[in-house]
Amino acid sequence: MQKYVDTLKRSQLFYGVGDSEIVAMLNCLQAKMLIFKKGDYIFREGERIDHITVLVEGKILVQHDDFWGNRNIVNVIRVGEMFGEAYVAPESGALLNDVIAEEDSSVIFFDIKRILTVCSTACRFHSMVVQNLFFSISEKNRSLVQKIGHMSKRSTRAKLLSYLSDEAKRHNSNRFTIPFSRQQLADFLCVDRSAMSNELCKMRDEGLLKFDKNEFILL
Amino acid sequence: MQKYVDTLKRSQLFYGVGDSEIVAMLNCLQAKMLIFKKGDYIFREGERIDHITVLVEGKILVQHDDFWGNRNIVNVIRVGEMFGEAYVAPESGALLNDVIAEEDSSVIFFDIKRILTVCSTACRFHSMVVQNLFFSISEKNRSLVQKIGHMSKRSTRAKLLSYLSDEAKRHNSNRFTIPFSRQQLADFLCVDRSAMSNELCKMRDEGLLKFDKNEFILL
DNA sequence: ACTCCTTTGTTGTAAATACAACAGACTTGT
DNA sequence: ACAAGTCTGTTGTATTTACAACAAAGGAGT
Repeated sequence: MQKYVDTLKRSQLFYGVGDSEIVAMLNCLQAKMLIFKKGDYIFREGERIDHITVLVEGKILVQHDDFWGNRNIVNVIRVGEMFGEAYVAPESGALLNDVIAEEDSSVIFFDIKRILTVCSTACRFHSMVVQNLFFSISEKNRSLVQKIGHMSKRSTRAKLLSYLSDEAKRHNSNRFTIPFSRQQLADFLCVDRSAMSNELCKMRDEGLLKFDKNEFILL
Repeated sequence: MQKYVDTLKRSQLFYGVGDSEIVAMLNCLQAKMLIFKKGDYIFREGERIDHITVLVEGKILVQHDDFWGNRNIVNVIRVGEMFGEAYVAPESGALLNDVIAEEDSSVIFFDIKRILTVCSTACRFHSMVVQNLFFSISEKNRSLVQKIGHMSKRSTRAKLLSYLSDEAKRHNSNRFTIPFSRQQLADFLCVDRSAMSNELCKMRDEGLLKFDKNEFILL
């Protein structure tokens, strides 16, 4: 776990906390690391959890498959981001989605009780971590609202434009790489892959954008 | 503001805090109440805020209109619930939606700095309020994920069934009242009102459900 | 270099949806 | 009680989407 202290320092949860404090807190919070292979389930829909997690290596998808076989990719978790904050409240109920390793991934687990309870020993940065937890979940909240904004558009083209222009804004550049394959992007925007592919190519032919694999340039 | 102490006691933010403590904290946190008429904007998209709000009377809609005139109702805020938690973090950026009074409403505003800063005087319940803030935003997070679950369904009928069965589960009853008019429900599920109305009546004729105004019974 | 497998683009068709237009029921205010 | 306005249900049509099936391109492993 020691090798990931640098990653943790740049994570949402430990933002503003120094190296030595992080090492101390890993102990104080009794953190545990687990390694998952691509395709492994980290959590399953319906599970109840009492740990929050920080991804220190790999990529994770939060997704849901209905019984018609349609997949809905709810969120992507990247290195330094968290998962589980929304499901550790006393009355939160069971997970609404599956959480799956999209690449080989390393995940650190923290017992929520230990984070919310002020520890008796001297963890100076404990309250900062609690505040970071709040800011982190509020950021996730906003990203869900943005996703809803994309999905709310009526046509496939409008959904694509909404998503792509948002990504451009997020990267402060009209040139950016998306974290999705075509099928995954379709599952994220909840549209048909072939129709989306078709629409993307039409938009390219009309000179609205260029793309190569997962790299897009808006014009 | 005093007349709403009972309401605040049952609110997300002050859950577990006693009457006298609430009165003390209204002072300590320098809370301010504003009254809005039906149709008034409480916040506008693009605004930056540093207060969280608790609704003590009325009903509020969080919504977004795009330039094709399509309205997307992102969330409903009912008495006792909050708005703004997701936008008071230092780097949160501007509001992504409009916040509008759907009925005449009374709203109490709290400066986020005063909530996150432990006060020098004796507010014993201050840390409980911070924890409530975290639980409250995590609940909102889950309700957004549920809404995404409804919207992700491909057909209007599947969207309706997803939403209605969720409401039934939430009310622990197959008979319940929804907080939306038909147009609002369509805006919430992001479908065409007439197509949705049509689908609802088909489902009624097939014996799947009954409804009268906003009251639904699933069969 | 070869095969196997995955991903992406392409096309046609059937099905679903958005849109417009309207009628009837219900509200609200005078 | 009346008029004006809103909400809901209904229908037809044009548009859009989902689905299936396939071809081409790219990658992984032998």
